[in-house]
Amino acid sequence: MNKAEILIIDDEPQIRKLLEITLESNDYTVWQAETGKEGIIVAANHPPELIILDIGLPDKSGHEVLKELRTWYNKSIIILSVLNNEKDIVQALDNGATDYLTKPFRNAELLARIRSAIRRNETPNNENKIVCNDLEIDLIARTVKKNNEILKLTSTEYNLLSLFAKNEGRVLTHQFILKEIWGVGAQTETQYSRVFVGTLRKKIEQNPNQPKHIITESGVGYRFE
Amino acid sequence: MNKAEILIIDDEPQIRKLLEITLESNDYTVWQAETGKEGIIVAANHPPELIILDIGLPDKSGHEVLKELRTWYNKSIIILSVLNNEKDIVQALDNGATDYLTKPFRNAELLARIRSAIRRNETPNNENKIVCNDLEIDLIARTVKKNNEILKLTSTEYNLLSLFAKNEGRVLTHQFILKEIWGVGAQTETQYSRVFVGTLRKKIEQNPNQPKHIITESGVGYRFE
DNA sequence: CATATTCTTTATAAAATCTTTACAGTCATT
DNA sequence: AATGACTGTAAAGATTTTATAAAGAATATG
Repeated sequence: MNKAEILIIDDEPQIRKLLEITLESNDYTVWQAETGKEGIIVAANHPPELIILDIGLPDKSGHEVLKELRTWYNKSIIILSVLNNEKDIVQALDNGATDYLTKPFRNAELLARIRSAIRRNETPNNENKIVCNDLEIDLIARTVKKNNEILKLTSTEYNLLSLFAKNEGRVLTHQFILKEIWGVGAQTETQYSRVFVGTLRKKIEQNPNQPKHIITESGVGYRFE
Repeated sequence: MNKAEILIIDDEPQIRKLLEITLESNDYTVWQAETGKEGIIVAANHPPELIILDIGLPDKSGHEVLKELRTWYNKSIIILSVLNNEKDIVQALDNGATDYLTKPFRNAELLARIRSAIRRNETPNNENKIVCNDLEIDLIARTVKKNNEILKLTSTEYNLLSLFAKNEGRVLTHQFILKEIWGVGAQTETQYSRVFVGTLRKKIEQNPNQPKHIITESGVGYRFE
């Protein structure tokens, strides 16, 4: 389900083991490093969704590791520490830590803070595109390109096309299409979809007489390829 | 220096006063609300950079306020609570809280967590200038140049144009535009955006009758190219 | 306080889109 | 080949959406 990757940088084996068990049982993929140096190398070779960084490391202070990571790593870093020391907390947060938790920590809280931190990684312009040969449907931008040129579609045409695209390869019945686009009251108006499939084909097909994208399934509905 | 706006939603006057003094002496502008309802209204009319929300409010649970805010408010929300209760913490974080602090809190830590939360509001692609063919929008200076000549735009015109520019290539719905520029209370006033798109086109388009920058997506909204 | 500027609101014409009707073509079955 | 159910296309109205001007309200400016 999740499979987000998390890197643990901590020198205490028992903490690593505890985190590993907790995180893996919550469907995260766990990477581990014992020292700051090793952590930076692992993170560089395989940038994870989230780093859990212990502040008390043997080779160099966690603060230094944090600073070094932050020169290039933009995603979330949660600090773990035995120190409930205000100065440390402030320093870590000001160096770009996403959150600061003191040991011993509560499992459910840690998991919730991890979810929150990962949620924040997601950029708002998360690309969500459907590509089909010459057609490219951008569900976020609400645009459709044919051979890299933006097509001018009306609102209903776009809605219909995106419904098709989201169900690529599947036969959509007239009833289903009418219900999704025109609402439950329009399920008998099969003419609607005919008209709009017609205008769509004119716009998206190379040859509207031999449609390659919107295929007629006679007696049933249409299928998008 | 800062002048970022923070909204405090808390029913205890002494906490509000304490926060007000702390925050204002750190160059934040502080807004206050005593109840959840009032807080939502203030936030809607004047979206702040950050909301500090007490979980124990007289009129409705802070959890409900949080959920309601999160239907449209994307920036950071820090929860304050006397409850150091794991269930509450998990619930708040999973409902979209950015952070959860228990009272009594330490001032320097709160300030550091506020800085961290505000820092994360900033989008990663916070470029200062947006260039589009003949148009150049300077988001810091709040100026717009067309063929290297500064255009005289009103405040609302500029806000609208920069909203478009920040979402280049994406269809923005009327609702979204109205919410962003005029606030959540104006989402039915589609005429506002029409009027201002009209004045903007007169200023930025080579030929306002055949707009190349602000494209109408009939029935949906506009798209900036 | 007067003036200028900007914003909001209303009115209306124009444009775009949607719905509906009409009819012709297709295909399987008899 | 005739029938009938299904499909495709064009086009006329109906409706919705948009553009623009302009008047009144609010706000800023000196």
